[in-house]
Amino acid sequence: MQETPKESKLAEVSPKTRKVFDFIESSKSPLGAYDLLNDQNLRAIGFKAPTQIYRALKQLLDLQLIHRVESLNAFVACCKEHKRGPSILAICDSCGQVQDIPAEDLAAQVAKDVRKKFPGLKELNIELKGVCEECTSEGSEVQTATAS
Amino acid sequence: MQETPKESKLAEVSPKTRKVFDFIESSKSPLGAYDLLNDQNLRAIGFKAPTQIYRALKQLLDLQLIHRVESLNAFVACCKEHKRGPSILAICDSCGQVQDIPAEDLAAQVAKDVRKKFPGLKELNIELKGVCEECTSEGSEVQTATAS
DNA sequence: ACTTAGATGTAATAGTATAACATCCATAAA
DNA sequence: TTTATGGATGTTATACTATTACATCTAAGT
Repeated sequence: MQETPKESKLAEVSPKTRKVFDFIESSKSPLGAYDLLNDQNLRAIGFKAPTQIYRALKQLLDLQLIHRVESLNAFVACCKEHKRGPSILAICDSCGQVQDIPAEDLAAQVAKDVRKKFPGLKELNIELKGVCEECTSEGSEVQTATAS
Repeated sequence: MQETPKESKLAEVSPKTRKVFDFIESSKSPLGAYDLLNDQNLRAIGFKAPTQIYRALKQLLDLQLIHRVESLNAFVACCKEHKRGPSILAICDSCGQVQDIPAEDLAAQVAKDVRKKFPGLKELNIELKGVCEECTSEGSEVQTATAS
């Protein structure tokens, strides 16, 4: 019987924080703090103010259970329970889903490329926008994208 | 006598938009919309509301004269007047300055890496955080970082 | 002159995030 | 047992970021 890293991390957090994670993990698309507070039923379980949501989000970020999608002001679950390290967030403009793609090799190359100009590298955030594989296939048959 | 790409682009914009660019370009650190509106003297030259700033910023983004730094909600000038293509924004946590590092090769590798899972790649945003070369050197002699 | 389109002006509001302080509760020291 | 301490949680207010909607102006074409 072995506990996954994810489960062991989640064991450390309060039930409410856990609930925030559950919502983020089960959502197909990234959720913003106010999505969680208002649209999901987090108010029903005792969250009354944004601060509380942000506190929970901070814990989850610190535990590396979620990523912040900077360009969307929203949050997604880390897809790979067992993986450490950097990843690419690929955001589909059509369906809104975000893929969390592991990117160890890439991160290594970035570090190498910028080593001279930026030796104290600590965090790496890579975000892509475009159309995912599924929407690309659909797009050849049916137009599904929202108007812009 | 040859006009730089930057100059030819700037020739297309209104004097106010030009002024916004000038402020961003001459700033050592990224500027937010409200920095421009309030702290700089853009109010003095006729900007009265955020909308106006955002309109100018949108033009400059469209012309690729500036980058938006997603993780800071702020804007920096594109450093290489003559370069197209993707770059890395390296943000120094110590001095706040941002380096705009060309990254053609890296972008190519990203595109390659995600091609299968994300064939419709359109935009690439790479942001780094850490400590720049200058602050790293200083740090070995004097502690300059702000408390965290 | 008329009209259209694009730029600019203005007010209001929506959306995102944090600061500051109060309260509760578990643990440990007295 | 009482008291103190620290950490988590609750609550209010506010700061910061961005957009919507609509008004006005101006230049170009008819």
